[in-house]
Amino acid sequence: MAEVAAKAGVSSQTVSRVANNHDNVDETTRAKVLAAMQELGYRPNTAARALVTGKFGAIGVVSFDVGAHGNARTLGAIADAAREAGFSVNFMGIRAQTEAAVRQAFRHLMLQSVDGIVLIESQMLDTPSLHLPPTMPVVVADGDTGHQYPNVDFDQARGTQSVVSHLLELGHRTVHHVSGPSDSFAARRRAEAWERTLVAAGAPVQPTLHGDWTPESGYLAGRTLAKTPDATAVFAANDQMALGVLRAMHEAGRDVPGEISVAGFDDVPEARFFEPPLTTVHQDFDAVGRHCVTLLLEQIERRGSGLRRLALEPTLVVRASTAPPPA
Amino acid sequence: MAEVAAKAGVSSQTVSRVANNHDNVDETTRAKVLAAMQELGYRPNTAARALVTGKFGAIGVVSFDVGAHGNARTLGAIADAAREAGFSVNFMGIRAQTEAAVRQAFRHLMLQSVDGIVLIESQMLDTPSLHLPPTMPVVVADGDTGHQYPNVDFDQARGTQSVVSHLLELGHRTVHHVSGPSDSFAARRRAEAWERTLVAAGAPVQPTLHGDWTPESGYLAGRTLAKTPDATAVFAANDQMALGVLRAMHEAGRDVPGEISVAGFDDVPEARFFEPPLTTVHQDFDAVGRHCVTLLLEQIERRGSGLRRLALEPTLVVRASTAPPPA
DNA sequence: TCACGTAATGTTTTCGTAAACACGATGTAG
DNA sequence: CTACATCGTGTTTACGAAAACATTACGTGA
Repeated sequence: MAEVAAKAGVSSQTVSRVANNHDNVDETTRAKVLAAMQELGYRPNTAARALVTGKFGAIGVVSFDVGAHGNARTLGAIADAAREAGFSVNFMGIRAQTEAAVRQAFRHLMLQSVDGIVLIESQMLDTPSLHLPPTMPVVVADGDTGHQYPNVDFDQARGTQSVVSHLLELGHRTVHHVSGPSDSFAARRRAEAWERTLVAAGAPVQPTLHGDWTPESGYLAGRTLAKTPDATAVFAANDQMALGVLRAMHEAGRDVPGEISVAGFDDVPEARFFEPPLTTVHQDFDAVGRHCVTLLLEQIERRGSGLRRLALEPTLVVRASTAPPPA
Repeated sequence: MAEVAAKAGVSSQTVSRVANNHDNVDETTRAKVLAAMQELGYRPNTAARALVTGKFGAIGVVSFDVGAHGNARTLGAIADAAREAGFSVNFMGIRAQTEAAVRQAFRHLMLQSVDGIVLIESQMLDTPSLHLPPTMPVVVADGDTGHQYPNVDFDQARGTQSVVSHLLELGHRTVHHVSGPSDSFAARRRAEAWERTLVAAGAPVQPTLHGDWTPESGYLAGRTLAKTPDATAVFAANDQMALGVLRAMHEAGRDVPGEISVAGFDDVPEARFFEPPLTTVHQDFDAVGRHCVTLLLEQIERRGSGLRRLALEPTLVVRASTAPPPA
């Protein structure tokens, strides 16, 4: 910076003003400084800038299992939105949903100095020992709605209700459910909404089959369901498990949707190419990511907005895997 | 830091030594300092540390399309490995494979000050205008092998050869290919290896059907193949396109694998639950991510290793989607 | 016994930038 | 025509930590 200042024949402070786009610089001077910057290949030093401003121009993202389609998409959208806002993204993956892992991730991010944190798919927030400083802006995607942080998520209840109702309206007596892991809020809310919808419709509630989001777990549940004669409709809590159910049905020689209907949740890009194409609930993960960044930036810039919870509307996508029950 | 020093009755420099785990500190003093740190909730300031050391404790990851399973998994593994090494990950997603986008990403990372960069799935590196400073350590995953940077990738040729040979050995006269986008090196190498394998076996080479990694593109290619009477074996350059091919075959009433065999590449978690379960080539993305970090850290720490290119071995996974051709 | 190495700690300086403050030139209102 | 705001710019200082250098207290070998 000193070199640039010397070359342009101005003080370093003027260079700083040009670098930060302040408006109280004469156009002629600005041009000279910019030319000198160009020539010397000047790049401002983030560390020094962060040191003096206390801002880092970075947001932290803590996510579980980026291998999962939804999380990966959300992360991608966050990164895009952050870049557009001039922020970089400090990513931390977490393998285990343990308090220790989450705490370590937070500590790491605190050390790495970010201006705010987005947390994807976690239910560990209420643990008091997490010690997030109260001044640290946080937004939660796909998490508990019970805690104190702003939240962006899909309306899981509405989405679930739309699939389950769709199946009931087709004439199914009831709908079986293959749930996600019980430590996931999304999974819990989908299971609750499934049950509520059945009860509201006066349909009998069969015991839930517990999965863990993986196709394997859906396959195991599907094998059980294939042996259940009066099962005519299945709602799996995500598309991967629905795929496992489909596979189990094929192996058992049960026709989908002739004998049994199967529906999923997420609408992954592959869903419409499954055999048969899967009826599911579409979620716009890009929108989630964008909204997370918006809410986070509002907090960072202290424009405290009243908008603390955002529920996006998922939409039912009916394909060939659901049909009326056999006569 | 000054507060900690005061509380512990030592100088700030001693606090610094304790914080950095230097060994020339008396155990008694160290304990006092640690206690003071604990009590005051002291957290070292990364910005200040980076300013004085010139190191940032961060690596940048530039990736295309984190929605793609392989890229997401690689990113996750990089993040894990980086964290274990005490580095954080600065993630930049890129939508378009344009020179401008890549350059912007690099510039952003330079500004954000990282110690090194991992580039996933890019072929823009040879563009001279990218201006990466020669001192910036870079590792490329899944990219061109022709440029000057260390590289970690799967042996695409071996993997491809193993599937294509598998199909030929089953008795197919030749194998059709649904390729990935031509601006992807992985896609190009798979296409080249496919052709070489056919030529080496004396099998006729049919024109490639061009896809873009998406199931949609595989579906379109599949519709064409379904109308090609003498097509008995298809090798799709990834599993998603293979899924599209399967769908097209189902819709056309062509039995897989009875009439036509289909194979993919990647072995995504869903592949064994496709209908029929997909023969494909398994790739260990976690290993790629780990090795990227290893190579990058070697550069960062100036332990220049002779090991500049790493080719991991993919393995053929034979499932039910491939069989001998109809008699 | 004395010179000198060494371990533990303190003092000063440095990193690159932006904020705070200061200053002169110009414009403007009373 | 004078007092006073405003604009463009320069000077000084602060940010928090670590490197470089200084100092003290010991121990040890010739």
